[in-house]
Amino acid sequence: MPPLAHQPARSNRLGTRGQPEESRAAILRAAAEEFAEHGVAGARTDAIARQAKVNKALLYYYFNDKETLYDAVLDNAFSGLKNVVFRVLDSDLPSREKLLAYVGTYFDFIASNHVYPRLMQREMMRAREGRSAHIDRLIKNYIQPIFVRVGELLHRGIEEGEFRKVDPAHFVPSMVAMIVFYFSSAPVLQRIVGFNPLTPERIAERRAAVLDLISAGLFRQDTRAARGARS
Amino acid sequence: MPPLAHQPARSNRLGTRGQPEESRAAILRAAAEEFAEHGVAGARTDAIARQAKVNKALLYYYFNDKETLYDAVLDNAFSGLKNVVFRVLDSDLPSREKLLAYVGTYFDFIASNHVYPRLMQREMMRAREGRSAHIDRLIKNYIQPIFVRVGELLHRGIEEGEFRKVDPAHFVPSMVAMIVFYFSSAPVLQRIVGFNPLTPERIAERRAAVLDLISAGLFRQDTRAARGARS
DNA sequence: CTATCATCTAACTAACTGGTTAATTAACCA
DNA sequence: TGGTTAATTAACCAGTTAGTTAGATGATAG
Repeated sequence: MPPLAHQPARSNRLGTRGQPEESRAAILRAAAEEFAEHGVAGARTDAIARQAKVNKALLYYYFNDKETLYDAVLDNAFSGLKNVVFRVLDSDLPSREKLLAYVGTYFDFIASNHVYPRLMQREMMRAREGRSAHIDRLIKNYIQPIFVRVGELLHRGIEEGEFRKVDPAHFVPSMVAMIVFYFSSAPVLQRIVGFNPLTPERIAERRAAVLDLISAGLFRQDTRAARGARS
Repeated sequence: MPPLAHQPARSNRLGTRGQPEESRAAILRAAAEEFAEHGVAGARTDAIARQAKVNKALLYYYFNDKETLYDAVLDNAFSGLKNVVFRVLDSDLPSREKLLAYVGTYFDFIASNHVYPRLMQREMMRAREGRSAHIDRLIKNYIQPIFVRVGELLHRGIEEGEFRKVDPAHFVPSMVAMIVFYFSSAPVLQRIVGFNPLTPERIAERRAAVLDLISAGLFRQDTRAARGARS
């Protein structure tokens, strides 16, 4: 995909030779939304085509079938997450700061596009059904690497006496849960608490709450370094 | 649905061929599994009928349509949760103990049948799409009452100085997240950590980890009562 | 012993949905 | 200029699926 910034070529209408990259991107965007909203089974290819303003056959021209299109959507999402998160994990912050930065970055990524949490949550549950190679690929390429690195970070913090002795195999999923669950269950939450959980203010509130709970639940308070948890 | 606890299959009054209550129950059981596995859209009525060993038309005899059947399944699940959880919330334990008992009970219920977490997680995400009255009913009847009571419990604990000053609107979802997410994402988790997260030992481990994190994140440590978190 | 009613089924249909095909349009190139 | 190819579409098809129907079955009341 060459970075052609072509604004000219007023393809006033849908010609035949329009802008391939844009069509492709439009399909991906529409598909992400549709998959996030209805799941793979519930997603309608016609609906994706309509929303992308493209003929349905074009989906099958760029992607072979529904499943492949879904794959592409997931790759998009998870690779984005991995990128931002690894930038933090590769830095050389001290344990506490790095852990908080990791959580904050994870949170911000999920919050940046409400399609992500819904997509992830759905994918988490899908692993049992279609145990096609595609889920394993996702895990191997994106999820597991992150998990391993955060696990190491936790171990280091524990050794340093900065963190309480927690089991990473449980603590990591707990962190993910607090972040992803909030967004994926936002519609229900809205009806329970009465307000919209997805306004910027509420999201900021949530961010603080998550960081606070993790700090309180993970950091030792009797250690030399007595700095409060701040991000 | 009258609370008839009849094990004596001798359906004395039910005069017909076969056993109606058992068929009905079989359908509900099969449907719960199918819905949990594939979601409403992905669930196949034929598959439900086959698994319940009844004719498909019988689904429509007892329940009017797929959606109604789904409703019944959800009612079953959520009312069960509400029952066990309220038994704890209605007790007169001190704040800390009650909170831990609540979490433990919630956890045990979810862990008792792996259909529950998957069902709940799915339902959480469904609220936006079909905003039919049935989701509102679920929330009003089961989810919100629990939420309100736990919120009150948190407020009380905070006032008493037993709990840190947390926002119930965020803390309650966090607790749910840690419990439900673990089970609903078990298939993925299994491939990440390498072991089966649903063995009794691992579940017990998870239970302890959740209680520990919540204790450490919620309880004040400088208060008079210095008992360790035990359930 | 028969009419009744709840229970249950085989067979069917109408609508939908993923995926295909053949044709069309424009850019590029030789 | 004309052929090759990438991009795009309208129309279509075959398989699937939720839901229906017309009737069977048998326990029970009368």
